[in-house]
Amino acid sequence: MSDPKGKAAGSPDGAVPKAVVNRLSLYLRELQHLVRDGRETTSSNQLGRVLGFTDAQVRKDLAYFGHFGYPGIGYRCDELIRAIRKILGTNQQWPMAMVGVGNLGRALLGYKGFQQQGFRIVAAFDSDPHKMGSVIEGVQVYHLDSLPEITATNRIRLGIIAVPAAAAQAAADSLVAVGVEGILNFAPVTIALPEHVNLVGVDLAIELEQLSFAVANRGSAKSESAPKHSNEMD
Amino acid sequence: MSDPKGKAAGSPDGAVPKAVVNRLSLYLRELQHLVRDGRETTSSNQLGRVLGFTDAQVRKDLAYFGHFGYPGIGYRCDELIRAIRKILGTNQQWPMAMVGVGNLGRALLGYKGFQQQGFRIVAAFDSDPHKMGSVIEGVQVYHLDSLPEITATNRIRLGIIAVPAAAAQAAADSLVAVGVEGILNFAPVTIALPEHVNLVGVDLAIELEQLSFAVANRGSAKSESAPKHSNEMD
DNA sequence: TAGATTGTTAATCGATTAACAATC
DNA sequence: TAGATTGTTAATCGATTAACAATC
Repeated sequence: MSDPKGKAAGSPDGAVPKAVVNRLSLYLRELQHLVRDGRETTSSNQLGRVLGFTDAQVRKDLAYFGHFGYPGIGYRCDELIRAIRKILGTNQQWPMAMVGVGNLGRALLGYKGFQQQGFRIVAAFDSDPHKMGSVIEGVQVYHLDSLPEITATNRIRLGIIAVPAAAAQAAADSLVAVGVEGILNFAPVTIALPEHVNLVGVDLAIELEQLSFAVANRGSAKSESAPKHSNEMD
Repeated sequence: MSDPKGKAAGSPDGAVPKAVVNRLSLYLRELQHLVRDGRETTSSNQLGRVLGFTDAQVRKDLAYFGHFGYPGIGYRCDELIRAIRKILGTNQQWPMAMVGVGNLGRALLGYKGFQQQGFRIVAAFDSDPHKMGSVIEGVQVYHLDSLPEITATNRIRLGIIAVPAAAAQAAADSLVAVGVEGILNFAPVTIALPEHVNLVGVDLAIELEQLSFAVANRGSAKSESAPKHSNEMD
């Protein structure tokens, strides 16, 4: 059921480029749409065409992790979804801590897309006394002092930073101190972390700058992947 | 003043890789922090060290666009900031339209980081009659029917999509129809656009998946750039 | 001058693509 | 069987890095 053809999933032989992992997420998202549309199988060609990649790239990406397809047939959507979720680690639930409950933080507390992929914000933290003790979008807001206790009892391994830039490094340090292993940072600032803690940064202004560059310099930017359409710039 | 050494900025000879433009934004952000800290000059070495790149990469990236440094000295922060802003197109104001005023849309309407870099959301659109006509974070919410008029009178060239996945393609089509040239899409779905319209996609669940992969497969992911720290994964 | 640092070239490294035997 | 599509290898392409003359 979980290993349809007896191949191991999620145990890459060597190092996996970040770009590959990112495309894996795109394949997963696309597969979930295909299933919702009633499709049973797909192919590297179809997947690539929709996302703007070559079929060879799709197959190569998947080959990092195992053999998931059937020659002559393609890929069974439900099987490939299960395999990719296992690889990405989203076949399990990830309880998370949110630091910073401003505009953006509140929006993220209510964002449905997280839960659908296995992520759940179980506690929020803020230094504003007015917010402490309140419940926002069903999530309790605590003082940062409670971080050690809450992370321990909830086995929290991932954190989100949505504080102002000036407070981001301190927030990261607090998360690291309680053993958090991965941080999604929305503050527009470079954060320094120990080697063993993973960081993904999302700077919304920077995303817009990529767009203004492309629009202001029409055609002088090298299209890195997608022909007509794309998502998540790679 | 704007061209300190008589070199052209923002006119790359050939095609510029997307990754280069992304790093340009990181350099800009770092330079702005340096200036705030009172630094007058910096070097490719310092810039690279903080961001986790080699000094050669920093110099090569900048060399796509001109000569901005002084041998033996380095880069004057204020000059380089001006040059990069010109390259990215953020030396001008970008009025924008926001489609979708849910949780995320509202948060983005109030996000200060946009304005600081020259982006301003001047109008929002939603299909919910309860929201139409209201003013959120100082931004008027209109019916989509008003899109052509509002984009024309405000010379809007960039749009943000923050609607549910199922409505995203239609929202994109509407923006394209009124001549928008660049779209920042937050809906977790692949969007198809004509060649000439630029797209940047931000899928928050996918960002978290990159993190869960790294945490669940500790050490088997190839660190693409930064050694100890980094941001905006490239 | 000596020291520092740029811009750029050539070498290296890594990622993408084309092609094809194996398979269903 | 013929047709389709995989997994994988080798070839191509592109991006990063090291090295260094030129410059301040």
